[in-house]
Amino acid sequence: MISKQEERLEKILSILKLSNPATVNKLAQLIEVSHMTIRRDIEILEREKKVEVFHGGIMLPDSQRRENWKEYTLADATSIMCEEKKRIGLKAALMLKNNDSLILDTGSTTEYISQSLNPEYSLSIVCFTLNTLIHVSKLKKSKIIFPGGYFHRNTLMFESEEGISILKKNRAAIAFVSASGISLSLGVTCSNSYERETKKTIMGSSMKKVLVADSSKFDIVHSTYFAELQDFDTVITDEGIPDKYRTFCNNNNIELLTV
Amino acid sequence: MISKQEERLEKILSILKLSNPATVNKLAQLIEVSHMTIRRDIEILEREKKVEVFHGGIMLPDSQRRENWKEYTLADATSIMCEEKKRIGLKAALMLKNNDSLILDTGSTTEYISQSLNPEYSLSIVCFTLNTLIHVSKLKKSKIIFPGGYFHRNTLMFESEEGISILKKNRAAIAFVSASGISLSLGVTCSNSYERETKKTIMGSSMKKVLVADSSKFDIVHSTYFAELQDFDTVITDEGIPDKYRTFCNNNNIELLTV
DNA sequence: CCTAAAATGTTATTTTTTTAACATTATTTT
DNA sequence: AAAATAATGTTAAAAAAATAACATTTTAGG
Repeated sequence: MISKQEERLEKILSILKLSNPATVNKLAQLIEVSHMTIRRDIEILEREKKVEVFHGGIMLPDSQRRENWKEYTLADATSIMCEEKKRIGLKAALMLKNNDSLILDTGSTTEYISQSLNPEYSLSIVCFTLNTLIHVSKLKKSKIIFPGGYFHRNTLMFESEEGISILKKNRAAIAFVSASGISLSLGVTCSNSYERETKKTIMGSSMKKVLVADSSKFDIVHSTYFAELQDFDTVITDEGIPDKYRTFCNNNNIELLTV
Repeated sequence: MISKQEERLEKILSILKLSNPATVNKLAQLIEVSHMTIRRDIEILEREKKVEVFHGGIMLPDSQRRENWKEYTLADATSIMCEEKKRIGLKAALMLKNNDSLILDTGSTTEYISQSLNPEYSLSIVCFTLNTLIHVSKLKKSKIIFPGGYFHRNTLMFESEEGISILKKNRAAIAFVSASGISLSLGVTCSNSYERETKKTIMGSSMKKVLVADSSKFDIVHSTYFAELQDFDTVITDEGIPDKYRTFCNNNNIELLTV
């Protein structure tokens, strides 16, 4: 059971998030209670350090107010293999030429690709995660296709049956596919089962299939299998991969690019 | 040569950076001039949009603190009817209670709704524009459904056949619908034909249909017709609407909320 | 259903801020 | 240096907000 007062306190905070600071009278009008009620509510919020009060109004303290850009990105400068991922992303982006069509998979490496795309090109881009969308949406000359669906907060990915059928309708010259595990014997894997269908679909919709993964993913197996290594035409990774993968790529006609 | 006034303006800004907001009297004391001098300085800073003034003090505007999220937003503090839209958005958000399901249409007004949603609530949110997605994706307790498709840069909207069928599968308690024109004789209209199908669908998928539009949209007609005014249960707008719409809402049992 | 307590609203008073008009002090121009 | 102008200060009145005291409504418990 949530009291009316608690409800008001929430409302006050959400109003403040939108327009900070706010006057007592404005709050009273919006919430449709008397200014005294607001004042008494504010007293509580002030004691809890949720707001700061001054003559003329109240506001959120600095700590509550910061916009958090990090919320929709996986590519964190402090994350592991960050420099390698950046280089891989750039190498991938440089494979493209004007008027190319591409599909971007999930993950932080593909986010670096999306950051490195040439804004002067007219690309046709299919992606389905928020972190890549943020970047590609700024490419004014490119066409964006985003098969939507249900949001998965851990990967920032959207996925649905209908999204899959949009993917099936849109072919691309290149698909950049990520993986969280790569093994010669157990194939290419990812962590979330909901990714499987999407990954298989984009591999079926694209001419050239490029695996982008830093060397920490090699000799690792995760739960969800979605492809064999030889299903890819190209692998972009960093110098740190075991030699057997170099040999394997050579023998299987897979282009191996290390950056 | 730097004038005394310019020096004070700098001082005011640097004081604000340290403690935001500040009262006029505090500034006057610190800078050791009369409160009138500070007031006149503030007038200049306000015209230059360097500070925001309110009864009781001044503060740095949000724009000075917020990161570069402007690229994927339609809600611009300098846009027309901005204050009205904010109030409308807030009023709309306050209609919701915990565990509600809602659909957010395109536009800047709905963006203000998305900004005002209570992060403590577990909502089920359907939206299809990037500007609203940016905000709702931060609501950790809410479920997000984003029917994707082809990106329309002018409205930041995604739209496709498959998106429509996701919309049809997802019902909501409330749909917040925007419009660019509202007329008694010619109905409710929007500017882009690709919006029509989506708007009609969300109106068909929701129990309560709420039209959100500031008063500048009334007595205006745009190219694409998608509903009659009486198709809505509630209209949220500002005080500036013509009286005939008040009468019409009264006679047709439409709840009219002016903020 | 009634009563006591709590919550909210109303009103008048006090305090603070804002505004405006004019006085004073600085600065520039001639 | 005097006059003109601009900048700043002073003061009083107006407006807005805060406070306090009390009235009313709502809620919880018996």
